[in-house]
Amino acid sequence: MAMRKVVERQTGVALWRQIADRIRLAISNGDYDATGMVPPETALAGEFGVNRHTVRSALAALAEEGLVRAVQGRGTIIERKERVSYPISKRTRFSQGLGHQVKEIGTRLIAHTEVPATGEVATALGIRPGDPVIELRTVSSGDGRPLSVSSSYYPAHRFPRMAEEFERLHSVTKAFAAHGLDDYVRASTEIVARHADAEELSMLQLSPGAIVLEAQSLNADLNGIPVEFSRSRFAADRMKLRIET
Amino acid sequence: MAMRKVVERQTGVALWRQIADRIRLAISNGDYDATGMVPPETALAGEFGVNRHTVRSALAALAEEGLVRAVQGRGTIIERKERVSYPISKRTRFSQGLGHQVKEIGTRLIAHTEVPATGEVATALGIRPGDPVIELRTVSSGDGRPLSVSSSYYPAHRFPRMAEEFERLHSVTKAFAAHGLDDYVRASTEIVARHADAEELSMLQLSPGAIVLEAQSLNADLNGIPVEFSRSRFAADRMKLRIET
DNA sequence: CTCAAATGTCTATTGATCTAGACAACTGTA
DNA sequence: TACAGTTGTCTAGATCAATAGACATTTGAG
Repeated sequence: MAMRKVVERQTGVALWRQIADRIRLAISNGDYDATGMVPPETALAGEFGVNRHTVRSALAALAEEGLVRAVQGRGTIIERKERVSYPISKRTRFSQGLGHQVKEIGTRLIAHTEVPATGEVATALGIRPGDPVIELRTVSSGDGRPLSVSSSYYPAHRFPRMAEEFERLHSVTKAFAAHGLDDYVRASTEIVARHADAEELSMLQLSPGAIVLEAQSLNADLNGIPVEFSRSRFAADRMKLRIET
Repeated sequence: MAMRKVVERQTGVALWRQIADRIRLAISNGDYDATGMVPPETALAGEFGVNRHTVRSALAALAEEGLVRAVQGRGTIIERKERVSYPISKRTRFSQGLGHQVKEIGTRLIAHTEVPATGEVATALGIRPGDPVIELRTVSSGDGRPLSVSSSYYPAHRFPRMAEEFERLHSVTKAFAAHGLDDYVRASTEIVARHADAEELSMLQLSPGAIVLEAQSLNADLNGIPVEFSRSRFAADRMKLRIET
């Protein structure tokens, strides 16, 4: 007998969205691997104790994400299930580690500005608020789907040509090298999870209500002097973070 | 001029809940530290481009969580702001590191069983599927609020008295010591974020639509032999994870 | 071909969410 | 005391979410 799976009402989260989340989780857990298909709409409606139309709304949302594809007469086919694993270690470089998981990786610079450091950035980089920093905003994608958006901050007095070098070399590591910094390590990372805001929704091509994993990390040179502070926001349903100690 | 903060409609997540999430985030970011109060309801309604009643629903939800308290005639006072920071490093022990952030920590054993290892657990622990493992399920709280639920798995042949020793000593480290294991280190951790399921909602006292951070971690002895595999789920709006490399 | 099983589409109705406006009640300051 | 600024409460209407039922369309198996 199928156990009745509880969904809650009047909580500000529509039933179809709660059900979409549950089905997405079941897919990534491999619950439907035997058939490669989601159970029929009527069966799901029974399990969750809701109308079939409500289940259809949930499946439509998952189809929109590209996770499933409904075929009339047959059923709803699972198109994709795993999350890409992103490594976090003392020497994380973005393009490494993803290599074997996605065929084609791209990091695109979408904006660069020189701005006065805000309190948070200044504290992290160990400079005074208002000191100039260079901000790079990038979007990274794997196989054509956006995986993360990042804002990175560099002390402008030490790395004045950061934006130009990054644009030319397409690599933070090489842009550092062009300024005479040959090595750097990750000093700390803090991770929180929250709902995506409107900008993140559009840049990561997420549907509203989606979750982002935000990692704030600080890189330092071998003397412990901070060289980069970055806030990366990952599409939580496409990525997992792997901590390597 | 206050920038218009966008919230999205027809997304399955009620506006009041999106706004509650945004205000919660602003509080934990310290955006309102100057006054210790949330901006007036009319100001928030303007910022988010919604009716004042919608903002009131959001604030009512935050008041229900104990995060703010409305006082007629004065405003809405912030009662509590920080997320507890949970350290992840080579030698993380739960009760350490939280020490100064919360006054009183409790870890409660809610169930223990000996079960055959499932594929995932067996792979992680380097044993055969079906080999006996001891599963401990615990809930940890800080200052009376649940922070995480965990399921931990130990090879039963090596640590046969894990449940009893943990119950007696209230510490995994000491229970390991009682089996003759004096030191162990964290080998790897994987982090994902997703919506909480029904069980997590009730055990962590979350409202539906809430987010959990799930960390799967593997601890090994000094020879690199796995001794513990655990899945911890943290209430994302109360915690951040801090990676120490 | 026939039929069962599955998804696709339509209409109608109910309850929850959001907007709009008005006014009451309370607080701190001038 | 008077007043500006704030939260509390009420009513009414518009829009969205969910239910209910009926029937069409497509697929695969017998």
